[in-house]
Amino acid sequence: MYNQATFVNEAGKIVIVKKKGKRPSIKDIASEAGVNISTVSHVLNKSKFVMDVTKKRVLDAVEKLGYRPNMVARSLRTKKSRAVGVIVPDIANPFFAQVIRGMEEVTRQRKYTLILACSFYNPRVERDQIDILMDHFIDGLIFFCGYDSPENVDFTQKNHFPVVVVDRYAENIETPWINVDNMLGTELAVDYLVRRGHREIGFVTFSHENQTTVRHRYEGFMRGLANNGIPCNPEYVIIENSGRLKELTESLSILKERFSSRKPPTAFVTMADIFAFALIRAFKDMGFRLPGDISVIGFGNDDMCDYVDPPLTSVFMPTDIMGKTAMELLIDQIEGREIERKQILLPLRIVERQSVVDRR
Amino acid sequence: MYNQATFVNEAGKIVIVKKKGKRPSIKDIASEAGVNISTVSHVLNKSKFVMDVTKKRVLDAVEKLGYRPNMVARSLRTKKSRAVGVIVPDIANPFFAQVIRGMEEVTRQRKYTLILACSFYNPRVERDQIDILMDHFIDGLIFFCGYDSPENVDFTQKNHFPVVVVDRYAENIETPWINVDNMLGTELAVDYLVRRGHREIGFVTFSHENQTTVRHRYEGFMRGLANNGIPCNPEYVIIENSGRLKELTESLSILKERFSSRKPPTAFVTMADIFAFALIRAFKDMGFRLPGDISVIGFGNDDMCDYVDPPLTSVFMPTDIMGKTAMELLIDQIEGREIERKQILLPLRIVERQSVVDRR
DNA sequence: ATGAAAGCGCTAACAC
DNA sequence: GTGTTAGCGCTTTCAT
Repeated sequence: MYNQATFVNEAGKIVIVKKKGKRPSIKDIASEAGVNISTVSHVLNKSKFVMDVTKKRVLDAVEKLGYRPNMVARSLRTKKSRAVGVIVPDIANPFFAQVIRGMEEVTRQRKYTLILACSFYNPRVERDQIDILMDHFIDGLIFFCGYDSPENVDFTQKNHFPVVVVDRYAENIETPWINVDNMLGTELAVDYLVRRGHREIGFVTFSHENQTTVRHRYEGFMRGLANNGIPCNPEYVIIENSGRLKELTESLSILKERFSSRKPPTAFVTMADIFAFALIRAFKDMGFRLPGDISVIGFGNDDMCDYVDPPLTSVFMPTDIMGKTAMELLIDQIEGREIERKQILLPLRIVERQSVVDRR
Repeated sequence: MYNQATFVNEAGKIVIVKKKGKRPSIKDIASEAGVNISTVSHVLNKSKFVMDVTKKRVLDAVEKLGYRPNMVARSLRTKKSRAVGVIVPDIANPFFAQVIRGMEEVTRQRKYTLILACSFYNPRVERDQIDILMDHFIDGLIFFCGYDSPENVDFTQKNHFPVVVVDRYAENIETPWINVDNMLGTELAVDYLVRRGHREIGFVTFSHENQTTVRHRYEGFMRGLANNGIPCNPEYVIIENSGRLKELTESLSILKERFSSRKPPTAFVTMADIFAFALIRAFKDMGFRLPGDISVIGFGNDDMCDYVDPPLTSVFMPTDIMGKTAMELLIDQIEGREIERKQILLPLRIVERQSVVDRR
């Protein structure tokens, strides 16, 4: 621990105050202020009425010694830590990172601490990380689920431990979750393409065996086709098996192989923007012209959509709202506040750029 | 806290063991095993020799009750938490996110917990976040510095508190840091362009008043020019003032304004890939053809380099190594291991794609 | 080789 | 309105 206190004074400058050899404890404040430690505690926690004069003496001592309550001791006593855990499959995935930024903002505002853990898309690792987080007395937990693994969510839920699930629908109706309407997203995308005259529509996606998000986007695509009376041509569906974003060698080669001789559809929907980026690259390499020959619509509305060629029309995901709302939901639960809606499905909308043109 | 223990049994299945109403403590283990709590402690920490039979009894009890030591109580006693803090300006910046992924991997391997805090590019916020982290008894701290703020680094350092600085050179020679050789990066880029016949070379960057990284890349650019006997043309230097990645409206408009009538240089170096992406967009909008009319070289080797048009030649940054090494360095310090090198400057290299062509 | 007990810094129930 | 004190779960010194 650090054995000094720091302040930012009125001039905005950081002042370091060396005090004895150690960080001051509640005892030091008590003797400095000439009161009992319980009085100090009550002043700090506003847990009992304390006379103004006494209160001032305590507060002055706090400032003088640069006292900050020891959260570890407090946690041990109260079984609360003002820390929340967030488990995410991969922090380097920009989608996750953006949602986490939203969360971080809320934890800061509400004076909590965010403990991050990565599952690396592995339920066993996730399990271990939960235990480690629990060891630190986190007050609540947010799951991002890269795959279906209800056990890990359920076990915490069953104990009335505050949990919020993000980016996946929890089957347990009691578990609060927040998600975007993935099915709607791809459905809208298909509708959009159909309105532009397209009827031969392809889809590029991950293998969706155990990822709810992927599966829903696939189902939305199929529903979009059905809504518009278009049969699905399996040759137009490209499935990448790697399961990891940005390892797209497979879909690139499948695309090139399949459509080097065969005629491609006039438009594609993709599971994620990155697939659309890769698709654009692949078809350009094959000598197609985009968007003239082939229209594409992405999913995620990544910042890069503006910078690829053609600029990518994409389904916008409100990552910031997702993160903030998830964290508010969690902290409200922790603090025992009434929550109006526990399951939140955020709507999606299409951001138009230039990658889709009317079918000629 | 959760009032049950969980295991993953030999079949890989998760088993939930309900135990009384609460998480078992060391006392429960002691009475279950018929020994004293101190013996349990010694078995768990290997802090004293304990007879094999006794040890087995303890370990059996631990498994039976699903005991996990309470890290909070342990922290209170030992002043160690096996938790490390990481402060980063913005988690949604892919560079930071990638480095953090490397760190996370090491914390997991070495059984530490990573507590994340964002400074949102604000030294005051950073200061607050440090205090919050310290309140939780973190054993060490990693700073990513989005700006120059030596006070915050120094105050921890002066207390012999384990610190590692990433992405910035600490002026204090005692502070361990790890960074890429930013100056070398832009220098290499200029050399590369010169070798391809270019002598009119532009630079797109952030304002670099108080960001070491930005400044170094700028200096590297200038040095590259000087090395090759090329005078710097200030009209070829574009400075974005926003200070935030991905808010590039300013540089886009400056570029368009400045080179709509005036002849642009034949090649550009950029401070970050995103500037190169924006630059490509801007010049294409103006009717230039790339890379024919203008060559560009980026910095960062973002995944997107493959998907823009032309694919972007860029300076590769070893983010993974950076993160892992930083965390190893920190934990080695925490655990009092001998560290051979405390200041590490990682070399950089250029990844060639198609955005640079020989000057015609 | 194992047990007993103090104490880390704090909160909260109870005493005055 | 303020003080006294037990105890959260653990490590560690000192006894035995």
